[in-house]
Amino acid sequence: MNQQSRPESAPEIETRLGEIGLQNFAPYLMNRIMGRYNASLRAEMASVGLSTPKMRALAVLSVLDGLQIRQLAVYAVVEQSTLSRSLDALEAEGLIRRSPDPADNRASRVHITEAGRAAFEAVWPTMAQNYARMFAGIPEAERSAFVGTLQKILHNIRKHDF
Amino acid sequence: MNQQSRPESAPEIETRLGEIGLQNFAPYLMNRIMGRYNASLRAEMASVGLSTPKMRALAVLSVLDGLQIRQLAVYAVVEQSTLSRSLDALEAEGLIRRSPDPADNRASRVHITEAGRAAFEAVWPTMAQNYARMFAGIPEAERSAFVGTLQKILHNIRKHDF
DNA sequence: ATTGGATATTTGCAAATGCATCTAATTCTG
DNA sequence: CAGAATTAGATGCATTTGCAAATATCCAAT
Repeated sequence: MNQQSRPESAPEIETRLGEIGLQNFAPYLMNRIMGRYNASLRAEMASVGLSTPKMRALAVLSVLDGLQIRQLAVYAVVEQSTLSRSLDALEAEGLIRRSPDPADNRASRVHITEAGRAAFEAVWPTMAQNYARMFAGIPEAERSAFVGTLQKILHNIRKHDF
Repeated sequence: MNQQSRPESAPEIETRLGEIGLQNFAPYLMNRIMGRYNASLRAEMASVGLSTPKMRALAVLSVLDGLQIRQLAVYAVVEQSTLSRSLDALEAEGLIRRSPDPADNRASRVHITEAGRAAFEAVWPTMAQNYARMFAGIPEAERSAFVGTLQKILHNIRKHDF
């Protein structure tokens, strides 16, 4: 009846990873999934000369044009110094353009060019296909519940308010 | 009444990323979340001398001991060549041990040592804390539904049957 | 207006990464 | 059972990465 075997005084339960199990540990599953998804995309994008950071930058810019670099780094999930170099490459290829921020001389705004938009549209079907494969056989209601939870989680852990 | 503006013949709808919206695109949200989660963990683990690959290897081994390296690479979501070098480091630090696979002379089995187990247990609270923060305010039913969907997704896209 | 601390971006550099390759061992096939 | 094809793991090497520092600008408080 008593629990003499637990000499702890802290109120919260100190669960071990082994008790949860890898297959039930959400961060683990998400790393597995995104590891595969990103590796797959990277291999497919490499033939078009797009690295992961370059592809992510284009993807975000195709939706949100004119961001500052530091904002783009957050949205695209790329280290700022890495992004800076990726933007150099994208600019040299004519896929993006940096323009001075009219309100802040330290900053630049990043714009996607027509060529950049075309480049992203050329690779988008591959992304869409990978996406479709992820959710194959998962009903719409479950998908949207899933996305809803993801949004809550992002809200819980994000540092920036976007 | 007619749709003269769409000259397509393919049956499937070619949805654009902009139409879905970044905030509703599950792979994007997962990358954002895991980007933050991993960056946060990496910073916290660096002080103990653990890189992401080393930490992941220990985490998996704490649950599944005696794996082959190539299996561990899949479970830990680390490139095999990267893992090979991480195991060198972990072995030099006495946290893991490689032993010959009795059934296959090409392969090794990787075992976590007592010191390795202790090292992982020392960092686990930090991981658990990050995990708790992710799911703060999300009810248990929603959590388990979420994990259920993750398992389906992993099943859809994994290459190996584990 | 001037000074001191924050912020945006770039860049130097050492370390980490991943691809391709190599060796050794295993399995398959005729 | 020989030889070909595959697999496990390690390693060479060029590239990429991320941290830290540098530069330039902005903002707040005196």
